[in-house]
Amino acid sequence: MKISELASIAQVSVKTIRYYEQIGLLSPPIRTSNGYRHYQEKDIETLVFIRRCRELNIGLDDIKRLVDTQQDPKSSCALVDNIIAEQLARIQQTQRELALLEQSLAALASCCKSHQIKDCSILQTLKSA
Amino acid sequence: MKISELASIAQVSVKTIRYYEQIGLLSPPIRTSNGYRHYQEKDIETLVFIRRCRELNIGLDDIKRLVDTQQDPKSSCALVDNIIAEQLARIQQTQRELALLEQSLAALASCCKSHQIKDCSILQTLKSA
DNA sequence: CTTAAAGGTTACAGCCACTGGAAGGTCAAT
DNA sequence: ATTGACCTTCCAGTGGCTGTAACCTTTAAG
Repeated sequence: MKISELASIAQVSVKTIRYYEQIGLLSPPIRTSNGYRHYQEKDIETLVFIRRCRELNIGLDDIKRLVDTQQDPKSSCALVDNIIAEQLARIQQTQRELALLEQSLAALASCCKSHQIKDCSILQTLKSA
Repeated sequence: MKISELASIAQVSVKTIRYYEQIGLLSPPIRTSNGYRHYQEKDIETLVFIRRCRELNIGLDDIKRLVDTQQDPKSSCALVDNIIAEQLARIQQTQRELALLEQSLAALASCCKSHQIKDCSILQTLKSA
């Protein structure tokens, strides 16, 4: 199949597919006589796998490790476990940070009663907190 | 004061100060005869203000608007209110997205009982979920 | 007086994961 | 013959810095 077919089936943009090839995440497909990329059925599977990992916010380098791991049936699950666990930890850490941010912003947002910049309590707080 | 003094007082890196000047967020300071940047006391205030905004994850373009607003005492608080409210909304939206991500990752992380890649339930799930 | 360290300057490249656009080749239908 | 959709490559831009190189100035020590 051609690149746009793969793109629409796997729900990934054409640009992104070429980018993944460029950085070595997808192996280069064979080319037809006119130079067009020609993909196989299994490329759908790989690309959907990558898309799901991206939806979980996993970085492309980690995804590359996961894809490589899948190629080698003898390797252990430890790497996979680690990547998922670390990603979970990162997400949780970010959540904690965002909760603090939210508190600060909410406190700021509710405190401005003035209509003139010189009395704006938001700006006052940001200047001298 | 010199750039490194400003940097250590305002808790912003020297690189970042020069970058802020480059993008027009900080106005260019006067130069001493040797070409070194020479900063005033008020630059500390501005830079701390910017740093606090960044800690609230506010984008540099919005920060620029806030800084400009401060220069003009006649302008109203509406812009400030808007920027803070929008930032709060963005943070809350991100929090909702991360909560979903966390659920997905937690579900994945707890389901792998195997030690061989070919049976790894994490990879199975990611391939065919 | 020389020298070395510490700090200043500019300019360019890299990070992440794409995305946009230009300039051109190919294919199917009209 | 031409239109329009699709393909190709390559280069640049996004945000908010950070790293590095190459060079100049100031300051302290030997």
